[in-house]
Amino acid sequence: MGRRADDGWTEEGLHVMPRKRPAPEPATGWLDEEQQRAWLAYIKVQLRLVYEMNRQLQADSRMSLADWDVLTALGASESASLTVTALAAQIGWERSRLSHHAKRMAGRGLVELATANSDRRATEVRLTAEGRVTLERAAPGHVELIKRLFFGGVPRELLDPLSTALESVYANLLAHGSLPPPDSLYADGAAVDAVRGAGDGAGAD
Amino acid sequence: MGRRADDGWTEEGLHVMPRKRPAPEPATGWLDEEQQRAWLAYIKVQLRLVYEMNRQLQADSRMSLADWDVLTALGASESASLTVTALAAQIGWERSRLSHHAKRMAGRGLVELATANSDRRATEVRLTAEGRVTLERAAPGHVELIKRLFFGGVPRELLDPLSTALESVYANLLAHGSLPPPDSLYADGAAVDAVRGAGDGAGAD
DNA sequence: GCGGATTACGTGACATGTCAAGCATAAGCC
DNA sequence: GGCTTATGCTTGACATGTCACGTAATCCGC
Repeated sequence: MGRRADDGWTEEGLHVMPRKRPAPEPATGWLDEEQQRAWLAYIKVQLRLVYEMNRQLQADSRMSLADWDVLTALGASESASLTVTALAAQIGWERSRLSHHAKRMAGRGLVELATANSDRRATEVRLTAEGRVTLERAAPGHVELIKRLFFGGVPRELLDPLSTALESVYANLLAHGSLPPPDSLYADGAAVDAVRGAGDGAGAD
Repeated sequence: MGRRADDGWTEEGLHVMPRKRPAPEPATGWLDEEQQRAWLAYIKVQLRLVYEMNRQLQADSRMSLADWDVLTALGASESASLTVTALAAQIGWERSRLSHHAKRMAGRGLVELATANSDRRATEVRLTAEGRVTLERAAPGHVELIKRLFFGGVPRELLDPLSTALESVYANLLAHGSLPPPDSLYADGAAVDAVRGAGDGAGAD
């Protein structure tokens, strides 16, 4: 990771509306003032937060946000083991990406790969003892970071409106997003998701 | 580009709180319910949105979100030309990343690179005619996407609370984030930012 | 103006992600 | 059983990003 954004960001360049046009909102035009304000705030938080999370994980636990997502999902499963497809769906990745990444993590001893007994085609990604320890050691710090950086700035009374707003945005995304599968993963009701949650059972210092 | 997340996401695995512990909130513990709700919503929107933006830009204009950020920032500058450092600061990248990326974009004719006259050390990244056309053609669709996917789901009355909440989060991020520069960019008050804005002067359909 | 910081970049090696194929096992079907 | 299809992954080539370092142009005191 690495990146950096000093202390402030100018609004200039983020222009989500024309620099000239005074139009009130052509329906199919630019973002109006209220929208632009929300959009800028959203984008800035997003970029900064990803940077911070990556950095903290890297510094404290020598792992990337990607590693965290994988370990977290595995740690959450009962058997601490999931097939590539299931795990990929869980964290929203493409299988090939996970295939590559899992192999690297296996190289570092965080997980191990083995052909499944039930289905010889399937590969099980299993959390190793070392992987679990790593995860449990990293969890507290990550949760702490989120509480500090994200929630430290949200007034209690805005928490509910924030959730509500984001939830509607998400619902809308699901309803109107495109999403033709990159592969042909995720059958009908496949449970996708489970991502970047903060923390996992155990751990804590 | 490429990824996919079917229709829904399970909450399972996102676990931002322990699976057992009943603790009310150990101060240095896990996220409480309200926080977890907001966090899950935030993460899900973030992942999905990035996926959608990348996809739309790729499909409609053969460009990545990264290309968009670069073109957008250049398009916003008066001279349609910025030095590598300035541009990197604008969009929040590391200079080396921009260096690599700009070279590729130059290969595709979207920008051109030239040593600055004023400072022989500096390299100017300039928007080419083709680059501008590409940007202006892509802008409407991108803005449209954001209005549809993001704002299509936000009830008007929640827009202000949403902005306020995100702005406080951002302010908090600036105040408590780490951020030791990856390089030693950004002198003191350097205006950093300007990112992924949607749209640019001109364009429109 | 000379020598040592500083600043602005470019590079090379390597980590990560994406895409298009390819391979093996499983399922269906007759 | 033997074929055709579907499923589950892995690979290889290549696009992108990150890091550590190297080089050239400026700036600063003296």
